Amino acid sequence: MTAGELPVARVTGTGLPAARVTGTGLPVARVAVDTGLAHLDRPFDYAVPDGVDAPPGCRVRVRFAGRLTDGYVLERVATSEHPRLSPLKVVSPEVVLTVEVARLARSVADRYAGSLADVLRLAVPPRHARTEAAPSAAAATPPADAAAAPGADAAEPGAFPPDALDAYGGRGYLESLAAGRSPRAVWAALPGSPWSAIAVAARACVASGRGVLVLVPDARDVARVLSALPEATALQADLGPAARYRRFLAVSRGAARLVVGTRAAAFAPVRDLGLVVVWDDGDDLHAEPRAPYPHAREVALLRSLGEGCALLLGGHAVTAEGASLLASGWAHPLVADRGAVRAVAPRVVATGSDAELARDEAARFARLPTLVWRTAREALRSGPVLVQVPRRGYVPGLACARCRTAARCGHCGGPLALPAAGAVPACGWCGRPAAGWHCGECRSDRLRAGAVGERRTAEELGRAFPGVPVVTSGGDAVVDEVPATPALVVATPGAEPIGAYAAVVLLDAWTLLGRPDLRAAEEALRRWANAAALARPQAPVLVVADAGLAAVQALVRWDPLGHAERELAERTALGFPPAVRLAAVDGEPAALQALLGHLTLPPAAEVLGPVPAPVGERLLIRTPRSEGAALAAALHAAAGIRSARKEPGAIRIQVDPAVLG
DNA sequence: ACCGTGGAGGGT
DNA sequence: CCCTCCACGGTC
Repeated sequence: MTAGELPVARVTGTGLPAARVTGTGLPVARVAVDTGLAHLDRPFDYAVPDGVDAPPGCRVRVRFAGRLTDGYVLERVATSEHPRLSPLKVVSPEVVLTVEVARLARSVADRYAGSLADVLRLAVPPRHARTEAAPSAAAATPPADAAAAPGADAAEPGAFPPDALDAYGGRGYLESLAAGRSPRAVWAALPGSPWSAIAVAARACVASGRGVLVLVPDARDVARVLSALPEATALQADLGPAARYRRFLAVSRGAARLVVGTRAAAFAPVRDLGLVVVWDDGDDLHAEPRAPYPHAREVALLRSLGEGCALLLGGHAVTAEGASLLASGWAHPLVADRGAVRAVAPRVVATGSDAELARDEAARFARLPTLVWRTAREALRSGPVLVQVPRRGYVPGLACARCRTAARCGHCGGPLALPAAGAVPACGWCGRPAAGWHCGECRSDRLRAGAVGERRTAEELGRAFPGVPVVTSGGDAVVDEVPATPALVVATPGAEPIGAYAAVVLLDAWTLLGRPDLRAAEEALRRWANAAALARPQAPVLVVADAGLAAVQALVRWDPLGHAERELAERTALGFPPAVRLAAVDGEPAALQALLGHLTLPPAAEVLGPVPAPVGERLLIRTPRSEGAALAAALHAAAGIRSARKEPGAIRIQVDPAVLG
């Protein structure tokens, strides 16, 4: 069996005795051993001692190359090719790795040029023995009963709540889910809360007797889904070991079949999974930072393919990846018509081409164009005003007062910043005070604010609107919700409190658009759209940016799908994902050269670089998508040769990396 | 990390 | 001709 293979899934729920279905009585266990070595990424056979309960999916300890190593039983078989098998020890007969998740993990590893063991570390939480032994969560909570779930009556065709997905032509989607089919859609959500529509889709699927998985970027969104869908079980990373394992067991034991969570929950062993919802797939929190760096959207896609479940990929913005799924016809669009958009979208106005700002005295000294000022004053009569500021802190970036070059720390080269009002300028990285600073370009010793953060903005606004309460939300002080009363709410992207805003102001747009990343425009629009979505219908939204920019126009017209299609066309022309498959390989030059030497690339592959990387250098390898699997297999095989030969130096392989530098 | 294998080299 | 040591590759 090669690395790419896994035992064929056995049909469960057949009514056959467990031993027939799982092979529990067979003497040989095929084990996924956590060796950490790329060339050993395949199952190994072990003997199951007589009378030992070692069902597929349980944790085991096995002797591997002389040491005790962790692993999972993948399947039980009658015989082994291998002449002498060592016996395995069962850690616990609890099944924590279902056949479906084992196959999913294998396909994620194959997609991302990684090892099964690496993916399993992401997929299965650490064991907590007391929790496992405790009276079963499964016994305490009866299995989710579709008929008892609130909103289950929505499964009757034509009986969905009127506001569900009708604005998007989504009635057919819901009926299809409720009827047990598996439709796939990309949903361009209108402004306003998306959670009730997600809840309706989830319940439609539950009504068909299947499980549901809802994936959101962070714990705040988990809480918001839970308030719309209180019968769901939450799985987020910040739970702590015992709670995390308890809920995981509730899912794996089939007690919880409606799951909401953050990216690691993409692997949750939901029984008979019918639907995966991914909300705001452009948020980089969906990208796993540990090897092999899978993205929750891609895991969801692989699940949809492997388990035949439905997919709902939604957001106020649409990614180029979403547009690509539509372009290929693999998913259907759930998009509102222009009439519905006009009814609920805010009135977005771009203010602040460079020429406009140059003429505007108010903008020059206070960073606020006159129109922003007037709009905020007007809106504050009827409710809160949201001000989005891309940078955290007080003054996170100082610059030379004469030539505007960014000021750098003399010690470590980090950016000089003002940590608070009246504070001494100091390095934002090493914290050393910037005593005796002078500009490296022009020798001036005077500093000015380069980038302004949310706290300084709050201070400026507080002075500009005396008597109006100012709320700041960002960094580690995030406010969840604000009342509908007048207030200035200054927030960094992603930290905006929920609220019914009378106006939304998007400041310093240049900061987002100027980032040296191919996804900068898509990401800027996503952040603006998420803030603008909190505005009341037809409330003013001001974006301080040049109206000629495509991302700004897309916001003004509230046309996220159009922008995503344009992004996709651009990436296709430039040869970047999702139009192609792209691998980034980072490492020291010698290690990269060695890897290249072992690499047998598919025919149409193209090697770019090396270019400088955070660590050493970076090679980019590009193939058509049709050769994506071959590219990943080639990279994994080359990494295997390196690990087998114990070649020195570390390399990092990222397939379709989240950041396209 | 450990262990088995096999080739080289030097001793019987 | 045999024994030992070390390097290398596989690891069930």
